[in-house]
Amino acid sequence: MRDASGGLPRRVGRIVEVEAYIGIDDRASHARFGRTARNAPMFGPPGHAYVYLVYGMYDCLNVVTEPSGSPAAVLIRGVEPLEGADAMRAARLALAATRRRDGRRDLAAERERLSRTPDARLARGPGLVAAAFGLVRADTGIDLCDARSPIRLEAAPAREPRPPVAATPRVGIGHAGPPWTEVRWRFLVPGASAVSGPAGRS
DNA sequence: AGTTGGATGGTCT
DNA sequence: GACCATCCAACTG
Repeated sequence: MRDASGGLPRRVGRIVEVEAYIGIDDRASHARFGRTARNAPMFGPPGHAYVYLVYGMYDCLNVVTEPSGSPAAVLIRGVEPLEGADAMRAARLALAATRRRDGRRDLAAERERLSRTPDARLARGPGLVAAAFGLVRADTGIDLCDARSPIRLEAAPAREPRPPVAATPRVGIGHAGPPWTEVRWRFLVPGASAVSGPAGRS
């Protein structure tokens, strides 16, 4: 994943954790209610961004994955920074600045905390992925496969060996009930430092 | 290392 | 009016 915001430095990261949400029958998916104003992008063309707000606080980035009419998306849950870690810190700080409601939040303290946050934790977890790359709901619709887009997906360098991938149940969807809570549609690179969850569980 | 609770607002019944 | 595809601080062991 790579951004191309006019001002350097660019931000580049390696996706190490994702979750799949497929079809109208998937009771964990936003598409479970059929097509609505919010989830309409999931019914759109593949390769585009679907960014939504969870828990009133955090935006999350999805990549639409199936042809138009067939709702599916992959949630990006963990990204290992390769370039521009400081730009990611800056993006997270900027977001915190927009959020301080009544000055309770001390921005200097947040800046200090971010400076002590290791690179590998800057985009660990879906809310942090969007924050680190400065993505918000308004970015929904961006073509992530177009090289001219401000943020895009790239294939890993051909020279790199393909890492092992583990499959586990998805996170935070207890409400969906079986079999959706059991199906192993969370995919991660075991041992990668930007995998989310307690102790980066696999 | 694991658990708990608060922040916060859009979406859907 | 309930329910979240979350994160973090502040605990406990």
